[in-house]
Amino acid sequence: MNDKIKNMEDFASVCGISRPTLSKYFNAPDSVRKSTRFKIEAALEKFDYRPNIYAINQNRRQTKNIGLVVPNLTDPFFAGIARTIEGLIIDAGYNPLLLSSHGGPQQEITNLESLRSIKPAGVLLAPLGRASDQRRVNEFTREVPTVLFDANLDEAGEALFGSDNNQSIGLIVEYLCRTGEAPAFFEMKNPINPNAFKRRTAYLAAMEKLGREPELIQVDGEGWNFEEVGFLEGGKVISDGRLRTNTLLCSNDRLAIGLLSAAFEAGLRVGHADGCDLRVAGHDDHPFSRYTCPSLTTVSQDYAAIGQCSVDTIMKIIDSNEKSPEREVKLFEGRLIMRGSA
Amino acid sequence: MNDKIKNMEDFASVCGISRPTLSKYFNAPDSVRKSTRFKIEAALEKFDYRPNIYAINQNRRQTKNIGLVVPNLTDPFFAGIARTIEGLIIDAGYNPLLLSSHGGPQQEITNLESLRSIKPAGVLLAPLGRASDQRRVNEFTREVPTVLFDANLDEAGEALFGSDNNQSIGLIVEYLCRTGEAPAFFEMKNPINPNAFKRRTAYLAAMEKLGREPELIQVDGEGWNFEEVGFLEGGKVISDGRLRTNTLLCSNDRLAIGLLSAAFEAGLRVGHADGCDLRVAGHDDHPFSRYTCPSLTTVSQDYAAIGQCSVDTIMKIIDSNEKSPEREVKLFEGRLIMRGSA
DNA sequence: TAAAAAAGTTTACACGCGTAAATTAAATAT
DNA sequence: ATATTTAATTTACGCGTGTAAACTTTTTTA
Repeated sequence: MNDKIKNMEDFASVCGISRPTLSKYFNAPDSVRKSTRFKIEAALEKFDYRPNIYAINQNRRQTKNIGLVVPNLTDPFFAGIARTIEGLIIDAGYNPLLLSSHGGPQQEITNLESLRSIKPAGVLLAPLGRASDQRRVNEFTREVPTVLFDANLDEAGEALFGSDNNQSIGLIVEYLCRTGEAPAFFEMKNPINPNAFKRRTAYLAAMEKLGREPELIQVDGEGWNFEEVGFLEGGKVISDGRLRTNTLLCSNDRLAIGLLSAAFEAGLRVGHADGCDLRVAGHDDHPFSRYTCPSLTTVSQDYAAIGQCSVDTIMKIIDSNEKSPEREVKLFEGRLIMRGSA
Repeated sequence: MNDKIKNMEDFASVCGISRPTLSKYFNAPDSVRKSTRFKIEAALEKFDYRPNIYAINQNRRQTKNIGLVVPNLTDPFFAGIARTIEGLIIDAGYNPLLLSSHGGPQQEITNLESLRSIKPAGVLLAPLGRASDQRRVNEFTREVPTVLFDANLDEAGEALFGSDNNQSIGLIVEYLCRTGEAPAFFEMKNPINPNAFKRRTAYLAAMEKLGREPELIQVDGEGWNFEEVGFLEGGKVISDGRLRTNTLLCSNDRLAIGLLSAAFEAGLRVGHADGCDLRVAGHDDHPFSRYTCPSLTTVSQDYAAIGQCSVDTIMKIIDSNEKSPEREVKLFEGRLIMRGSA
């Protein structure tokens, strides 16, 4: 009991079991007879042996690793969905490897490259979208089974699960029009985040459908500091007095959070109550949008379903060991979250 | 050129170089003659060979992996510091593996266990603190070179780098006392987050030093939903009228964010300007605290320094290949961030 | 209880690399 | 040009596992 157990060979002998059987046990504990399983598990209590993961992965046809790449982990929205998916991957008996692209296409490629050397069984990728290095991402998805989620990338990956921006933006535009003035759409001129263009288009379509005149307010600003952009540029929009409506729909909640802050500093009263100067709505149901002042009316994405579908699909692909004949695309509906701001 | 390159042997032959030399190159490109390096790099352009990471790690005495464990990635504060440290680890030529404990001690142990099978050269751990399974964390740090950051754990790890809560809380207490009424301390009765107790103690000490009567407002609430606790319980505190002062110092910014939201809904004017009903301050300089209404006065932690020190130290330990004789503890000073709320 | 099926054992090879020692070739210094 | 240093090659072994085939033992079924 004193002598160190260095490998499966050693451990096999203290178990009184052969090494190949032990190997079977570690790959599927139920594939060995109950009596031998007990012997092994008893020995595991006494000795702290654990199989060398590098030796395992060198010899397996497939690793049990699944890559999980999100555009930006410092955005609580993505941190939340990443956590959800991590759990689902673990439940499926796989090992999630979480990587953040930090908002940059270069980092996104770096992440995929480093995943490649880990030889993952599959990858779940929430791409940067428009900012992505499309060619190289495509190249990757051709070699490694990949499911996209959150944002699309033309023809990349085996499947895509995301939100139906047409539906969700349509929903909130309809709500805003029904309960007050028609909204202008507040966004960045050159947005870097995924789905931004889809939402713009969805807004235009929704307004047209309702017979309202659309108004795009496209502000300057770079990168992922959405709150800052919302604050600075939103402040300008407010003080310029160039607003033709009292209702603003922001392309995402983080812009709205900044905008609310600017409105507050300008002394504007935001909300749908009598005597308010401005209505502001967002999109995503960001974790903090409940606690803005006033609380933010928004649309929540069904990312429980998005995550579940993504994991189920990558598992199916891994198990069947073949690329699916056609690329599945499924967009989930958003839910209107009515709060104080609009 | 058509035949697949399966291993270093194959690649060596297309390079016109021996395998051991190639191995040397991959471990240190500058350790081979320039002329051969060019030959290798030319071949790398033509063929897409990359060394098998599992075979490498099986044979190296040490991997190039460094574990990075934070208490909760969905908290943007930790997401930010994690990102910073990730970058430093990469700069040092190592491979960061980011894991989140999701606020739970069980997950923290799971993370350490799964790191152990990856045989990391070192680990940077921001422990849950009071909630941690101290015994098992200690056990881990005895076997794997570990540096703690952000929060302490008795005698665990080779070093600790964090914030000097005494200094930072002292700073803001002094500021609040100097510019208005003395603050009460708003916190959770049974806080789960690291450093909470230290801050409570620091508040009491600071008040005593200034000859003021301390007042602890300890509210109910579980888990990491600090905004919710701040909102619900802060709302009660406000409506109960049991406040003896108009100034509240929150144990962290996320509580303050919830509290500000509650104050807003209660119609209270928060800030230091004339005619305000309440002053609210926080701690951490949370990424969103700039955009609260009003913007939040707080204390920022020097986590650039904390991260740099942590990485430098783990590198030193790894290079010297020996545990340091004594446990280094270094606490960095916070900086007062004066904004609108107090 | 005998036959059939299932599980375990033995043996052997493969995986793709690190690494050490002895030898040879190339670059640099004298 | 020779001596010296430096770099590359050859050879050989080891790492800790997966896995296949042939064989033996145990369990289950008839």
